Order: sequence, then structure tokens, then C-alpha cells
Amino acid sequence: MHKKFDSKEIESKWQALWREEGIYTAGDRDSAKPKEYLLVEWPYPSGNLHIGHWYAFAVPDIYARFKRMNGTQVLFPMGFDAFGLPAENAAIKRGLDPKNWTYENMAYMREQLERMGNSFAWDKTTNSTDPSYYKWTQSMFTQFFEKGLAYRGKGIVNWCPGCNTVIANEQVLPDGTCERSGNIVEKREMPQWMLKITDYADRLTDDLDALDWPEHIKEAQRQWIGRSQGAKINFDLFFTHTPEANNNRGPQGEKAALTVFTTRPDTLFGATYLVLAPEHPWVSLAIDSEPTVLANTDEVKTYVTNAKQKDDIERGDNTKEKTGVELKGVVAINPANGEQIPMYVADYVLGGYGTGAIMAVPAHDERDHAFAVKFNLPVTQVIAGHYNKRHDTTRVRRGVYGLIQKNDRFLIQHFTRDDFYWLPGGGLDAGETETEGLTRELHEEIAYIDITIGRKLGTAYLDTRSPRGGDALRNHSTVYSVTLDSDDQHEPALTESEVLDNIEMLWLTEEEINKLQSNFEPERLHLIQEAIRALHGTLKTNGGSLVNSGEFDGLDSEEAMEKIVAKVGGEMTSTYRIRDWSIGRQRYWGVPIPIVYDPTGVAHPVPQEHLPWLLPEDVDFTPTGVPPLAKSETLKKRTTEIFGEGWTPEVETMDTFVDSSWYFLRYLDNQNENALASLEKQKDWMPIDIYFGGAEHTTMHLLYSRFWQKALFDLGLVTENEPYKRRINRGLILGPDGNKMSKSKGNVIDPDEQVALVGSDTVKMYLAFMGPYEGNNYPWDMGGIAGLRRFLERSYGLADHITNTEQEAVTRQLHKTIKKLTSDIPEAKFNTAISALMIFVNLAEKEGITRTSYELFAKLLAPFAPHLTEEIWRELGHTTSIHLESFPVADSDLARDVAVVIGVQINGKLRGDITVSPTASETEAMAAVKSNPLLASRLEGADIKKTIYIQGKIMNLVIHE
RNA sequence: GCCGGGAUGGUGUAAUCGGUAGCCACGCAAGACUUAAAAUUUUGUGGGCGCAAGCCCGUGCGGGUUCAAGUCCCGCUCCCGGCACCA
Repeated sequence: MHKKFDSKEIESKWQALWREEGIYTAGDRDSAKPKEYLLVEWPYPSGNLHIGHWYAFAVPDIYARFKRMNGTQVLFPMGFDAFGLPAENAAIKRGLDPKNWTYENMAYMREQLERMGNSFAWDKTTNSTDPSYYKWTQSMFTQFFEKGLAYRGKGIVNWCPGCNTVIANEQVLPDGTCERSGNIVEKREMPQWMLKITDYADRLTDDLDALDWPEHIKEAQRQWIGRSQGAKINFDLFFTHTPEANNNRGPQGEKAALTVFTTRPDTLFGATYLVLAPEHPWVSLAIDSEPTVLANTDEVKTYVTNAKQKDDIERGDNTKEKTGVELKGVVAINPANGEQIPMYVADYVLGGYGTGAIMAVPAHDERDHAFAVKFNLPVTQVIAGHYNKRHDTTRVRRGVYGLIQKNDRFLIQHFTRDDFYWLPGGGLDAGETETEGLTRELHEEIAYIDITIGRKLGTAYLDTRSPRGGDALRNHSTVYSVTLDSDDQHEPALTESEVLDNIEMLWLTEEEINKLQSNFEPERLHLIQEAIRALHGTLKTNGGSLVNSGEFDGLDSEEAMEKIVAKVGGEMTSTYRIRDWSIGRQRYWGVPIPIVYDPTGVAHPVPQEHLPWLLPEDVDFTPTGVPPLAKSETLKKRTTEIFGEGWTPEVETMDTFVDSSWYFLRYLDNQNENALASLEKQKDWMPIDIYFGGAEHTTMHLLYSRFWQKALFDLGLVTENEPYKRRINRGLILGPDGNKMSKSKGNVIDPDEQVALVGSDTVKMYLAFMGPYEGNNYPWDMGGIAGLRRFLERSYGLADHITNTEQEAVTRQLHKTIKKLTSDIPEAKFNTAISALMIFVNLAEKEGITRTSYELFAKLLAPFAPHLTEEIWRELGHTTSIHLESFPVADSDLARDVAVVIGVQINGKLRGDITVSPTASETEAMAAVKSNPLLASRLEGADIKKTIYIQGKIMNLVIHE
């Protein structure tokens, strides 16, 4: 019978002692030890710990404790992100003071956190609402302001009617709702406090490469920042409706011109019209100009008005038909060839991206092509080869393969729907499927890629002087130029008949290729597969070359870019999807923006000596859309007293993401009154070695705080350019029904209840055992947690199985377990580590265990079950904490097996197994096979052609039967 | 559409420099203990055939490479996450 495991009693007893002895106090840096800074996301003090908090904090504690026992000085702090709307909303609803509400919650939650039994360094704690904290938030803000990094900008902002405040782009979900309240976000035009995160877009993208983060997070940030490299090119305008407008020069005497942004300057010769976004300032100027420069002002005006009323979702629907209106009476001059091209306003061009104006190249852009077809605009192909750069990051998959075979060579090409629009036919015949249409087209005229046995020999491409001349192509007047080797030596061009005469052509659909795979003899099939693979590699790197581009004809598209930009006086540049971070909030419970306005309305930062710029308390914070701080008399009075009559305070507060952008720095030096954190303390601890957190922060907190750190770095206030070396994203704990926990679904698991039921150690181990910590979501399973409780009871009960001597197998298993834990825990593979502990207990319970081994086992279990192991440790007669002990080191001899069971395969099929030493020779292993009657009988009279023996793994015999 | 990550028993998962697929746990079934139930405990548990020894099949689907494939290669399907008329 196992010993009674009174988790409640054990937990409160040892928690009190740990607190009393301060064994988790971080104190000062001890340079004799290596350091590890482990960070978990500080919680919002909502008033109650939920199971997600447990998953977020209790499981990383295993890692922290393991590291500590391994002689590392660990910093594992905890604090509260305590500003924010819930406090204010609770205050409004129940007539409370947000500050009291927040501080009571923090006190209660700290108790709950202590009952978790984590090894937090409470001596380093901080919270964002403490004036000694937000003094520094404000100080950094004013320094950003002085550097021009914080500014009051005008623009269209996201207004959340639920929160009664502006929110940042990152806080708007893809469906257009608010990340906090779920309300549909409105667009409003108003002045806004912004941080210039766009200035750091390049560094935020480039520096990701060196971080030890999961690739999907890095990639999500890259996409969010959305850098695209290209060029800005000016197009001069020419007025035909009001020719006198051509004489109007700008302030510098410049002609009227429009700047477009393009990622494909190499296709400039193919730009056959220009498109402006409805929001483009030139459009409003043209509408309002006197005398009017447009021949169809009213039509344009109507279109623009309608377009602006459409919401983002409607405009973002790229499946709908393109709309637009020509700007009659003005044309643009293509700077490459001097041609006059028409101009349009259309809502498929976005005002907020690039320059809000594009050059349309319908031959090489799907959207431009769709628009050109609808408005009957010319399509000029300027890149030869089927390959469309727009899709350069991807490999084509769907579509049609063409396979050309000549002796041992295969010529294979693969086409997709995107190739249609410049193919001579340009579309499908009636009743034809896509595949049929492509096949038909490709039978007639095509580009070739020459592949042989997995090696790229060279490329060939379709070279036509008459890209729109579908008829000419149909009549087989195409000239194929063929490059025969990878050194790009151009062979004399072959005529089409030369090519066709020498090659046996097979045009295959995907289906047929698949069929081929089953019918071809293996050797040839292999060749085809290699060829297809090489083809894909080729497609990825081969951008095609220029045609119909004057002096640039024949140039590779990649190298043509800069040359064409140089010729037309453009500028190579990048644009970004990311917008500046809007941080002003029209609410009360936040950090006051430390800005005052002089009597003329100019903004000035509040000087350092007046920080913290305290949040006033005489405020009615009923949300009306008017910032509550505007109603504070004391704030007004304070401003007047310090700065003089006529000066007024800024009345907005900061987004709480600002508070959490630097909290990890304050932990390091939470008492410092002269700096946010001293550089010495930062050198001691930064960067953060592991940041454990949730997926929801990928493009918000994680991006903001990286930006903040870089901005501080440039100010010389921090020692590191990147805050987080490694990031581990955990998943979600779902309700027992597999759904996200929510009160309305009634599937919420209360951790306090669970702890009362089975104990803190059990809850923690259950959460760690469910599966890999990184990534997955797991439903709560009542049976599962009972299993962990049983395991701990049996671990405790091992005390009843103590013997004077133990079987060698037990000792060996113990050392194997040490080895397994030592490699699994650093990789955050807590589930397999626990599984190893279970295997050991299963064995030890059956076979008996010595007291020495039991002590070692207790230490192994200590990071996972800190309370129970402390109890076991003390019962074994120790007077100091087990958590001050060192983690056991595996004896490499004992951790190795003396004998292993390995499988024996005959002709690749498992037919039995043998027990041999892991270092047994092939002769020894063969002897073992022979002594196995079943295996021996199978080998009787057989001719062993080949023996494959891998020590400790497998024996495979190939025989003639 | 593009990018990133996945798919293994009834369930969560384990095993990837290719080497006995299913460790550990849950669940389930049968037995022991009990008046009974719970708890505990023993045994079994991928599917099929067989009294058994054993045999056949099996890691989303179709192929391939290899003595040997969950793992590598080619093609596909579905699921999760991110982005999306971003020029």
C-alpha cells in the first residue's frame, strides 16, 4: 500500500519554508556561474489565474529548476502588465477605482502564483502601473519624441466602438474586428500618436535570420513587415484636354509627374497604362483643379466617392471583377520608350501601399491582365520564357507537363494557368477544361528546358518578336533559341523545325505523368523524376530574359532591373506593408503620454525632472470618446503651474503594448531610480536566453518589443540589439470537449479546483506530459491527470520498496533515466522526460531500490514535482532543501546496455530477434542467429548472398530461397 | 493563391545522421479484492487469419530509391497557423 500523499499539507508546508529561506531569491549576479535568463510573459491581473497561466508558467519552471540544479544562475522573474481596459471597465460597471481593483487583483494573483510553487525570483518583480516603472516608460517616450521616432501624425485610424478608443493595425483581426472586444473596427480620420516602427522595418526583418526562433514565427513577422524590393519610377504627364496645363510648372520648375512603385522595373517596356488608387492625392487635385484637367471629372468623382465608401473587406475581394475609370484628358509618358499611355483610377490599387500608383504590365501581372482584358488595353510581352517573376518564390505544381524525349534525354516543361495570359491563344476554347486548353496550346508553341539525368544542361526559351501576334505563333513562325549548357554559351539559334525534327515529343498531363510513374521501368522513371526535380530548380532561378525592350533585349530579367531603372532616372528602393505603430488611446487606465502643448499648440516633451508624469485621479472615465484625462482639473492645474498659463496637457494614454515592450529590462534592476536598468545589470543578464510564450503575440508584442529594444539600442540605453535569443511558443489548453475554454461553453477547468483535488505537482506534471510543449493544443483529460497523480503516489510509495541491494538492471535504468532527462529537458521535451521517469518507477517498484538510488531518483523528479520531492528528501533525513542539490550526472558505463535485443530480417522481412552485446561482432551475431532454432531453420540450405549487420540495431540477411 | 507546420492504434503521443513502428499514459476488456461500488491490483489491448507455433496487412493517398522507408525522393489529398488585389 502506498503512503498517503497529502498534497495540500505538503505544499503549504514547503512553500512557507522556501519563502522564509528565500531559496529562489535571485539577488546579484554571481559571475562564477553561467547565467540563464528565462522569461515568461507577464500576466494581466484579471483577478484569477486560469489554466493557461499554469501552462505558461508551471511548465517552464521545470526548465528553470533543472538549470539551477545544474549549476546555472537562473533569473526567472514574474510581474504584472497591469494597465489596460478591463480595470477601467470593471470600475465603470461596479463604481470602483481602477487602481484599487488592479492592486487587489495583483495581490490575490500573487498568492495564487505562490501556491503554484514556482521558483520565481519575486525580489525582481515589477508592474507597469507603478509610477517608478512608468516614469521610465515616459522617459523613453520623450527621448523617442526628441529623436523624431514618436510623432503626432494625421491619418486614418482604427476606431473600436467597443473600447471607445483608437487601436493599432496589429490589434485588428483579419476579419476586421477588434482583437480585444470583437467589435467591428471603424475607420476614422484623426490625429494620432505614432511610433516610427517603419524606420526599423529593414532591421526587424534582417535580424530575424540570426534568431533561434521557430521558423513560422520569423516568417509571420517577415510577412507582417512585408518588405518588397523594387524601384520608384517617375512618369511625366501630358495634358490633352487642357493643353495649357502642360505649361504649369511646380515650385522647382518641374513638370507634372507621377511616381509609381514597382517590383518589376525590368518590365517597364511592357507598361501600357498607369493606375492610381482612389485615395491618391493627385486624383483629388485633378478633380478639384480649376480649370479642370480631366475630360470626365464627374465620372471620376463618382467612382472615387463610391470606392472610398467600400470597406476593406469588400475592396480586398480579389475574386470580384475589376472596376475603374479612365482619367480622360491626361496621359502618362512611359519613360522607357516615350510612348503615351492612358491613366486610370481603380480600386485594385491601394492608397496605403507603395506610392499609391502603379505602372500596369498586363503581360506579366495577373491583376493588370484582368483589368486590361476588361478595358481592352494593349498587352505587351517583354519577358521571354514562360516564367512569371511574380511567382518567383514558389514552384509551380498544378498544370501540364510537357515531356520531350530523345534517346537518354528528357525535355520537360510544366505550365500553369498563369501562363495562359500571354500564350498566343490567350484562353480556352468553348467547353475545354484548363488542362485540355493548356495541352492544346502547348502542343503548338512552347519553351523548352533541357534536362539530362538530374543535371541542368541549360535552358531554352521561347523567343518571339511578336508577342501579341498569336496568329504568327500559330503559324509556327516561332524561333527557338537554345542555350545548350549552363555556362550560358549561346548556340546558334535553331529553327523550330530543327528542334521538332530531332525530338520525339510527348505532351503529358499530370495524370499521365503519374501513370508513367507506374508503367515505366524503374530506371527510366528515376530519370524522369530527377528531371522534374531539376526542372523545378531551374524554374526557381531562371527569370527569363527581355524582349521588346529596345537596347535591353536579351538581358536576363534580373540584371535588367537596375539598368532600366538607371536609364529612366528611377530609384531602387523598398516598400513595406507594415504601418507605423499607433499608440495613443482615448482611455484612462494607462501611462499618460508625457507631452504638453504650448499656447500656440506646439507639442513639447515633459522634462525628465517632472517624470513620472502622474496619472491624475480626479477623473470621470465614463467612455464617451472624449479622453477622460481631458476632464481632469488637477492635470490642467499641474500643467499650468509647471509650464505657465495657456499650456495644456496631452490627454491620451499609451497602448499597453508599450508597457510590455521593455518589462524584461526592468526586472534586472527594479529599484533603480536613475535609469530604466543599468548597463552593468544588462550586461549581466541580457539577452533573454529563452522567452516562453503564446502564439497570439507573434506580430504584436514580439514585434513591438523588438522594435523598442532596437530604438533603445540606438539611444545607447541598452546593451543588446535583440532582446530574445530563443523563443518557445506553447499551444493552448482546450476544454475536455476539445473546444477553446469559455464560460459560455461551460468547459472551463479551474486550476485552483484541480490543485485542491490532486495537488500542484500533479497539475504541473500533467500539463508537461500531454505532449511536446512547443506548438500543439491539447484538450484537458480528467483521466489523464489521474494517471499523473497515480504516478506521484507510486513515486512516493517507492520508499516502501527500499532494499539493501538492488538489481543491476535497476541501477542501469536509473542512469539511463538521468541521461534521458539531461538531453530532453533542455529541448523542452518534458513529455518524454516524464515518460522515462515512469519507466523507472515501474521497474523499481517491481524490483526494489536502494536508498542511494531513491535519493538520486528524488533529485531527478525534483524539477517536476518540487513539493513532493522536498517531502521525500526530508523524510530521508536531510535538513536542507532538495532544490539546492545538484542534478545527478549519468555514469556513462551504467547508462549503456550490456545486452540488446536486435531484430533479424531475412530478405527485408522481420523473422525474429537475437540478444547480443551492443558491441558484438558480426561473427558473434551470426552465431546467435544460428542458435535461434526458428531463424536457423529458415536459413537451412539457403545461400546467404549478403549480410548487413549494424551493431546494436539490426541484422539483415539476403538469401536465395 | 502564396508562405510556414502537420497527418502514426479508440485518445494524447513515442520512435527521424533510414535499422524490430506503437514507448509512456489515458480509455477499453477480463480477472482478484469487496455484500456492492469506488480505490487498488493482475493480465490483455494496431487490424486480420490461426487451437497453437506462426503467417499476412499496417504510419493520409499514388509511385520510387534501398538489403532495409513513419523517416529519403517525385506527385497528390486533407488539416492547422500566417499573409493576401501589397504592384
